[in-house]
Amino acid sequence: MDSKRREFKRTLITAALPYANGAIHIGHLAGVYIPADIYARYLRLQEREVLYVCGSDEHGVPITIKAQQQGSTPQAIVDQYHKLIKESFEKFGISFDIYSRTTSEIHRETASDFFKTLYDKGLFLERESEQFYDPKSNQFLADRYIVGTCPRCSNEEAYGDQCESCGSTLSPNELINPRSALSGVTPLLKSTTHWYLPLDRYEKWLKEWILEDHKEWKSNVYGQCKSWLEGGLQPRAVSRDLNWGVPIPIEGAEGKVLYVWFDAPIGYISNTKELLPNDWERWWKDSESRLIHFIGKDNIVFHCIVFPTMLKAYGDNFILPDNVPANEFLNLEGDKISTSRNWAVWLHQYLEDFPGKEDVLRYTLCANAPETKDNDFTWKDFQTRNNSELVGILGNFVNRTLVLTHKYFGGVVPKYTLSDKERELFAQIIKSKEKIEQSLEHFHFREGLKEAINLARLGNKYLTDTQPWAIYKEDSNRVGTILYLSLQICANLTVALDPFLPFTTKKLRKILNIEPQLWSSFGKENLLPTGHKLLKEELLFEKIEDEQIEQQIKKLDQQKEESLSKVQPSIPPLKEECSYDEFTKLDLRSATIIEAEQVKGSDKLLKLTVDSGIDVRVVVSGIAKEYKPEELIGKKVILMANLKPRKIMGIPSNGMLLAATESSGRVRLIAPEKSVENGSVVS
RNA sequence: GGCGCGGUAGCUCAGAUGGUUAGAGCGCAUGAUUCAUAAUCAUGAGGUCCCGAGUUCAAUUCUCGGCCGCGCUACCA
Repeated sequence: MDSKRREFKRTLITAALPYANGAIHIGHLAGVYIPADIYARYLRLQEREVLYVCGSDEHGVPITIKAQQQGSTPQAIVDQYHKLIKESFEKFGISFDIYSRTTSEIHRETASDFFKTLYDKGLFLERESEQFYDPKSNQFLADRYIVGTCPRCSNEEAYGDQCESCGSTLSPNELINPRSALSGVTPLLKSTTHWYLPLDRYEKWLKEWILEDHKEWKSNVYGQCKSWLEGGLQPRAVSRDLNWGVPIPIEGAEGKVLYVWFDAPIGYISNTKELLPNDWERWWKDSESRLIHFIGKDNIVFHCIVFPTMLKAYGDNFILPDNVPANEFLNLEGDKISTSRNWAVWLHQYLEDFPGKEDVLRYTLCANAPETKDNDFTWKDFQTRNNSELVGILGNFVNRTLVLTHKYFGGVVPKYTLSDKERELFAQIIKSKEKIEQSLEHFHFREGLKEAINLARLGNKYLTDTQPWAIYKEDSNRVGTILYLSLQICANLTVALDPFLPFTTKKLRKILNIEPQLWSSFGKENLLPTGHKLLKEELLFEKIEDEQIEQQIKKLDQQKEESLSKVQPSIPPLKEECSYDEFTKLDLRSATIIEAEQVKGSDKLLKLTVDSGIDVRVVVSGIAKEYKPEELIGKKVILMANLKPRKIMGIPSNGMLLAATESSGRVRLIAPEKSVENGSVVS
């Protein structure tokens, strides 16, 4: 693999574009931005040509919804979050070469050109479909913009894609009494034209490119791609009816914009372009450039299948990703990180709560990064890693070396004579360097960090073994050698840790009074020559006390409670008044279930045969999670008998069983209190 | 339901193209030490490598089936 890697002259690193409707939390950092940053810093130290590109993803429906909810505009929302995200990344030392945004003019041009080129090549499919349209505000409605009554739990505020009350995934045409979230009027079905990227036509090529040529990709990434490719790809719409985004650049496409999944990855290109207007093509179109996408596991399909297909379709020598080291997810205190439940540690808040401790979080998140499986972040672990590893191992080693040097040699690097023990130690430093390189080249960042910290462990052991404080009176020359060597370890640490803990290495370099070193200096015996003057020692890290940790945990609980109390009113409000005549339209009958079986290929559906007194009929009901088929047989229920029949999963369903749904989504069938004969009218 | 990834010491995680005693850090116990932010160093205890079957001289590792966690995806009057 190394021989392959040497063919590349430069590396273009991208980190997933954060969506500009929220802040950055520790899950984003551990999964994407920290690993990518370590990689970028490492390559720069090696003087390899590298670019680290990112920016805010600012289009799409959720942003327009957020704007509407807050009585604001999409532009104001993205301006606000772009600023917040960009600033917190900067303060945290994420070393992007550029952090731009998809609302930039250059992005609009680039994305527009991308669409136009594929369009002119005749690569898109054009399809017409029926979608909800708001006649009053004159626009098509995204699923999220349609509100109505949830068919499952009767929540009147369910969205067209999901009911937040019972959690069901919906499609807009399932909603009872759909209405436009914009104007409140009932939307009409109207036909509209969209363009589709025919992924299916690229299937054969993708299979070869990924399944044959990229067997070295991480197992989670490779497996996910394989799953998609073997399941068969479908054409995917690249346009949407929306007024926020990059307009479709052809005639007759007014009111249509690029679908955000098509738009966003082009941001990698346009941001490179913005940074290097005359030179960007070298990074994207030269076979000697290497493209690496850092993402989370939810993004695998877009970066491994969809975006590469776009690049391939565009042609013009665009390179494809050489690797996509996707990480798994980070949990927080045993629970999934969730923006809507506000269960998260937000970067901008951390920076306020722990000033000067950027590296403590960088360290903890890297040491516990979800590289192979979901991991858990706990504040207790954060405290322990800080106190026992950063303070106890690393900070302490540097401190004891400096204190001793000041005590015995006035803060000047002493003379030395190397014995076998010291030579052995240097050999170990070289070995450690090689291990770190191996780890980082293969995206094993936690292993690399551990190896770097092991250098400090090595130093601590050396000091304890040789005990300079005990032998100074008898043999000050020997003590000089010991401290010379310990100081060289400190200096080597400034290089080894530089990709991981940039704030700390800067501070350490200041104390050691040296300039930043390149990776090639790592392993040298004389980074600090005899006679070099050191500054006074200064603690690299301080202990984190229990109170601070308790405070953070308390803060989390408060956040959670606050967001819960906002969601609380899940008892659906009273519906509008209904006349007796309207009610009597419903033909409700008592009935008995005589047969029940699970619908094949469905989790939630039961196929029930009921005796309604009038006839025996089949009803499909979404209660399989609550009831087992055998316990239902013989049960008395209430049937809505004159409901228009409908096919569900291919099975005709004639009517509906009445059931009550709790706010948790739990369903209970309604039954007569005492046995009644089938067919009795319910009113 | 389909597909994918994972399930290894009290905790957080490495690892093994199948082969003597399965690893690290933290935590715990014992000892050494005092230069250092009561930090450090050494030693030790602690494991049916999720469960079951199969292949094999040999399985924690391979195959199949199951259970659990997570993700993608379908359906859900």
